[in-house]
Amino acid sequence: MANQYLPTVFAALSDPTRFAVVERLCGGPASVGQLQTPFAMATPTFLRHLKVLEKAGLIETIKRGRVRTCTLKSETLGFAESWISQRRRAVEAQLDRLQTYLSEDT
Amino acid sequence: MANQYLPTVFAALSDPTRFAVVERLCGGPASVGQLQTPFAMATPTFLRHLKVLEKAGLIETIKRGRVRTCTLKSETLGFAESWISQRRRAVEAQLDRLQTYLSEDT
DNA sequence: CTGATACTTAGCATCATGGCTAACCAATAT
DNA sequence: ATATTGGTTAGCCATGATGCTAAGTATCAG
Repeated sequence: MANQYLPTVFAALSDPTRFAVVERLCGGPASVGQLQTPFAMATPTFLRHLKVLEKAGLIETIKRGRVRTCTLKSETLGFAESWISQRRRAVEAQLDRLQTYLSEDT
Repeated sequence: MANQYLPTVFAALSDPTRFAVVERLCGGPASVGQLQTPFAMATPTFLRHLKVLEKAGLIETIKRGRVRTCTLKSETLGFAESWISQRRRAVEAQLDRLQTYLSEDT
């Protein structure tokens, strides 16, 4: 899983509908139909959103009978999380160094 | 800073150019020109990327003389980080409960 | 076997995004 | 005073994302 891949993950999270789906799936797996109900949106449109999430590796789906069930993948979330975390800490370390420098010859 | 706001942040990070700019700014502030050099891209185009990052709250810019300097905002990174972190932990807790349940009557 | 349910595929309209050039303004450097 | 540098604004074009409808497939219920 290279960093090259992360913009795709962020792109998947950049749409309000998909964002909401991710939040919903934190509570546990759900079928396409269950996920769709809150949204005033045609099914094919909604399904494409799910495919975007799947391609980004944020969800996994399995079809049993005629029902497709979706699950969040915590590894991908973890990957994004640690990238952001590292950058944030780098910036904060930067800031610390600056403050140290400024207070050096007070 | 509401959750409603996060898709905008993720959208800003979803473009490879902007993603790279963020990585670059972890090493410290830089001017528009300095940031641009690695990219084979017209200045106006590049500038629009910076504006997207700024609107998303990921960077701050100050113009002194004719040079505009850009800095990463760690608070925004932190906000995104903690959102992801919470979701990831929720999913993992879910998984744990499931495993506990499955092993209950072994 | 027939109808309903739960997706799925295909194809189209519209608008946002990301790229460009041309032309401009303001601050420096000569 | 003039030229150069660093950024900015305006406007155009191509592509891709998001929405739709219409029609199809596969399962499940009766």
